[in-house]
Amino acid sequence: MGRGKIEIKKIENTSNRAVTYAKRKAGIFKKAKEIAILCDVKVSLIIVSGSGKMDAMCSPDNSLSTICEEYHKHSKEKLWPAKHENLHNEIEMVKKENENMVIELRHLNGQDINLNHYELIPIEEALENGLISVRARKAS
Amino acid sequence: MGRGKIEIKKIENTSNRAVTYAKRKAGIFKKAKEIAILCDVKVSLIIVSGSGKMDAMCSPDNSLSTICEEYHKHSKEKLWPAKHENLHNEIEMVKKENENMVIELRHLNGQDINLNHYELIPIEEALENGLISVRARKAS
DNA sequence: TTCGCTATCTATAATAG
DNA sequence: TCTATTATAGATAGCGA
Repeated sequence: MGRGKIEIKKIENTSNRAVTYAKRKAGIFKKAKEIAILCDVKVSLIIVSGSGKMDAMCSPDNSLSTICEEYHKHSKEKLWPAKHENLHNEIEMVKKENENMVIELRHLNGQDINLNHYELIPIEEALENGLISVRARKAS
Repeated sequence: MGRGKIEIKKIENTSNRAVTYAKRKAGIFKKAKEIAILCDVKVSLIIVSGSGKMDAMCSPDNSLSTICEEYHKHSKEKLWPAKHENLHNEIEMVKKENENMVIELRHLNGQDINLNHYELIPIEEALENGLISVRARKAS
């Protein structure tokens, strides 16, 4: 559509590419709004340019969030696996630390029945040292 | 574009609406692919029809997930508030527990210099009790 | 619903300022 | 870089099968 037809491949000339981008972006956003209204459908459109600028739209009375939820209903692909994975991993790590400390505290309370004589020695020492420190501080 | 121009408002006739939807959907997906290639940009397009069917596309070498991540970099709106919120809350809770145990362990090691006399008493007792238990176990 | 057709409308490539 | 212009390519509304 224009003075000549163009091949669909990356426009190498930077300024031509920028001009075409501006025009086509306006065009596609217009189309997206039109189809949303004419056909009463939910539309989400996000474009991120090479320079990192983003434009997004979605159909009236919707949010991208809503539309992403719809996406999840229909697709196996999860939109945020990485993010969730990371959060899950973080939880696991902190829980692991937690567990270790629970065990240590139990030991210091003399609550673990499965320890043998040799395992009890460092615990006894820790308690003795702790007691010394605490008494020293109380006295000061 | 067509035998007559149409006003941009919902097409009430159901079959006309369906036909227009099919045509325009094809058109907009084509445009989306073209701009992605021509201008080397990331595009995500999701359309959910009234009857609940969904179509989605995104630019080559990208995933919707990637593009959603980009969206998050640029927008205040979170696309998946609930899920993330829950995970964050869980992390906070576990971290809080963690912190409490770290403090308790420090106290039992006599490491906290900001405690007063009265705060030290229960710690001393805990240590004494722990020591009694551990020694009892060692002896058994 | 889904083609095919085509007159028309729209988007836009090329260009100039 | 934007903006405006315009000739053309492309999209599509209305119809018919």
